[in-house]
Amino acid sequence: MAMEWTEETIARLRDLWQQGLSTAEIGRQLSVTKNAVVGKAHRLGLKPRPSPIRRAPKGAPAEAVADTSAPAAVTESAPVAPSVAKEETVSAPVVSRAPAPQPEKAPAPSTAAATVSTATQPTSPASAGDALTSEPEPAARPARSQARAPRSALRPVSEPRRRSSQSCCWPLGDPGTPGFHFCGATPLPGKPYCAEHAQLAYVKLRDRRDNVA
DNA sequence: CCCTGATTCGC
DNA sequence: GCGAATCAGG
Repeated sequence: MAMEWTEETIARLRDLWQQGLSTAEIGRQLSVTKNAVVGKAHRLGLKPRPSPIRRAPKGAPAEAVADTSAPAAVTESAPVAPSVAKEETVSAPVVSRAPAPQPEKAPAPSTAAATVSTATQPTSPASAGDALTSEPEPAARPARSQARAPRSALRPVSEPRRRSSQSCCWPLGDPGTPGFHFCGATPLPGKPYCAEHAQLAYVKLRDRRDNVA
């Protein structure tokens, strides 16, 4: 069969689409091809995104092609100022409580990391994945990334520059509910999170000077 | 070449 | 309805 396209998938498609993510990116996150994404989006009727091209079907008057330089990734972030890098009290993400507080089995991406070291292996907030029993964890994506790179096979060597995800894995919204999604912003090199969320995920060790020596 | 989205058309 | 194939611009 082709694809489920359940209410939830469609909801996620809509959401990601609205976030301005590229079709390919959405496809990766939804585990479908960009074609599927485009096709579905087209059928759904949503599609006011800037297109890189304007196909001239017939005698359509060539409209001015809007800018398409950077439609995807980070359209809303940027407010993150380095000045805050002092006491990351890491309160839950403004949008949800899923990521941060879960000391039970899922050490928060902040405090827990601090106890160990300079945050080498941060526990991803994706621990939410445990809670959401229906979402493909971000961790599942790397496999896709490799799989979806046919040309990579032609290259025996070459370092896959995208070791971690191409998009921030920080969960936003309530897992299991329509609208839930991962941040999707451009992550820091080697990190699964964007600059903004990396600050929440990685806590500096320097500030815990009141214990240990 | 890479990326992007758009459309077509067999299924 | 679905999405691979194909097209086409940056």
